Amino acid sequence: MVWSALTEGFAEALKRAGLWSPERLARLELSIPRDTGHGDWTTNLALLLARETGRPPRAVAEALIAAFPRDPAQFAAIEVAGPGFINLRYADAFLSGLPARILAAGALDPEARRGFGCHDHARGEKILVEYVSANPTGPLNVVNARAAAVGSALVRLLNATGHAAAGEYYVNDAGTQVDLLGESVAARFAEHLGLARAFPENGYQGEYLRDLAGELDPPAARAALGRPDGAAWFRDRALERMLESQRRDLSGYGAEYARWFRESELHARGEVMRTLESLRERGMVYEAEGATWVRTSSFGDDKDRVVVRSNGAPTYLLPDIAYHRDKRARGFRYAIDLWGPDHHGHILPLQAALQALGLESGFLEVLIVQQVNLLSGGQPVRMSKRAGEFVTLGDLVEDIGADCAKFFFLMRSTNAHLDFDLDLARRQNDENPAYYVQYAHARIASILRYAAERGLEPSAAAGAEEPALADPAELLLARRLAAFPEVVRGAAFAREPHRLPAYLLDTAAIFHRFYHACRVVTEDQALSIARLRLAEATRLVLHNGLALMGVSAPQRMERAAEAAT
RNA sequence: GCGCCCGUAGCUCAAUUGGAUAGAGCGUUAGCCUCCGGAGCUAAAGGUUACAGGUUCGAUUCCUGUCGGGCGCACCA
Repeated sequence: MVWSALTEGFAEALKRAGLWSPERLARLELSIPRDTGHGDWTTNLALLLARETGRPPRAVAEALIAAFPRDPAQFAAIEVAGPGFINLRYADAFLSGLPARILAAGALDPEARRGFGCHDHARGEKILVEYVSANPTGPLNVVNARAAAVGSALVRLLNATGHAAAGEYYVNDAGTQVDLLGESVAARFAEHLGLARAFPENGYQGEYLRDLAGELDPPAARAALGRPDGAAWFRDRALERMLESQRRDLSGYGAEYARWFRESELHARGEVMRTLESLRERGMVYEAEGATWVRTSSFGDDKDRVVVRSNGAPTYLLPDIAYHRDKRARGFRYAIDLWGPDHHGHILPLQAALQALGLESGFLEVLIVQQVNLLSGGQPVRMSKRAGEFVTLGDLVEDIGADCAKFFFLMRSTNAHLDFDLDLARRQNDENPAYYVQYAHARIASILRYAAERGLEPSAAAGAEEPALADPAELLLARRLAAFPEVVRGAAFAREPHRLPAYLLDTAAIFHRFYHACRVVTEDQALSIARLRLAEATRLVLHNGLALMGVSAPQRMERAAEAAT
């Protein structure tokens, strides 16, 4: 395919130059130079290889260029520059034909790996993305909302680049947390009846449990209250209801999961103990101070970790190891976990334990989804109507809408703290970046409607009488569109979805400039159709990028200028 | 005390596994609609990348130290 020609081209060039290895191709980094004088694409590949091979960088660059299967119709120039950069410049004729090719590739469907922006380089490699995985003890909060936006975008990005990626939610339904949940609900139900029952120490205080207790079947709940093991009844009911509500929130937010994996299942199948045995067989556990320890310090951890306490109960670590062992056993080549900021201390122990178990050292990648500070009027926002103690995902969606929330979360790199300006997000008629991109899409749709009323349609194939793109604004826009597949590839490879909104904001800005510089629908029919096709290709790229983010691409947007105060 | 994340324009953040002259948005200032959506465009101003060293062709990026902010440091999850 034409748009993957760059990557394919360098793969071929490496082979012909006798420098081939898959690792080297993976390190290929194509970037758009800041200075347009340096061309449309640049890569430092020769500089990287020079260090490895001990050859002069410019000589490596010359060798790669000589070996590059160059199509003169695509690239007008491929040159060495500076210390050894390879700069490539598109031929204008290639850019003129680009919109038609984009339209032919069509709308993006990550699952089917179809549409402009998709690749199949990963050849169906299986990756599991586990995200959110909040304890089923309360409503989802804003960090969960951020993780949901990032996780679901990653799944789409990975699928679009040829992986077989699946989203998964790990349900912690087996620990002391859910027992405490059961006790808390039982106490709330007793309170509801006016009965005395001690509220558990460290129990869950949120208002939502009062609501939940009020919805239980009174006779059954009353009976359970009288039984010594009654808390288990409340636990199971509460668990299902919390899960149902989390599922509803996430589904409405566009975060779909291939599977909800229950920790209790691991215990029931005996996987937890089997994992311990497996570690023992490998000589990776030992007894000390009455407890059982795993030798994580042999794999980079700063100390060994307890997996079975002196009272015989496993720590959280053991089921976690068993869970990731199960992921590998299911055939996933990589596991990407999105964790909250308070769990970063667990990365090393778990990765080390998995190596102790014999898994590949790079199997588990953990991305920390950093803290979110909601700001309104310059002040931190904390209160929630429903939960009484924190802002929930539902509150946020109700306030600013799912599209806007996802766009804001995806704009920032995942592991950086985020100050979320609610005032800016609430503005629907001002300089809200989420609307800027959607507006560009709606504006193009409007232009196409206007043209259609005059009998003008951007046919997929260019007519012979149509002029080539010539205006600088047209060529700049076409160059930008050509970059999209590479942006998708880079964002997936680096696990950095925030490159998508950055690209889309830039593309929208360039489109707006084109719009002001070049009138699309004019008396000149051939020119109008050429520009309509460029506009439609832009619309498709915006649509595909937004689709990867899980954000809608509206055909129309309400004029909201009147709503301004 | 130890570990991890962060420190970039007045504010919020980019800068593609080390790349060429550090960029956007907001805010500020000055302009642009008889014309395809003004939720738009053009321009100006704004920087010793917290600080001090080091590594190299090249450092916002990597290493060491200092300062500041956040989060962890359990036989809790």
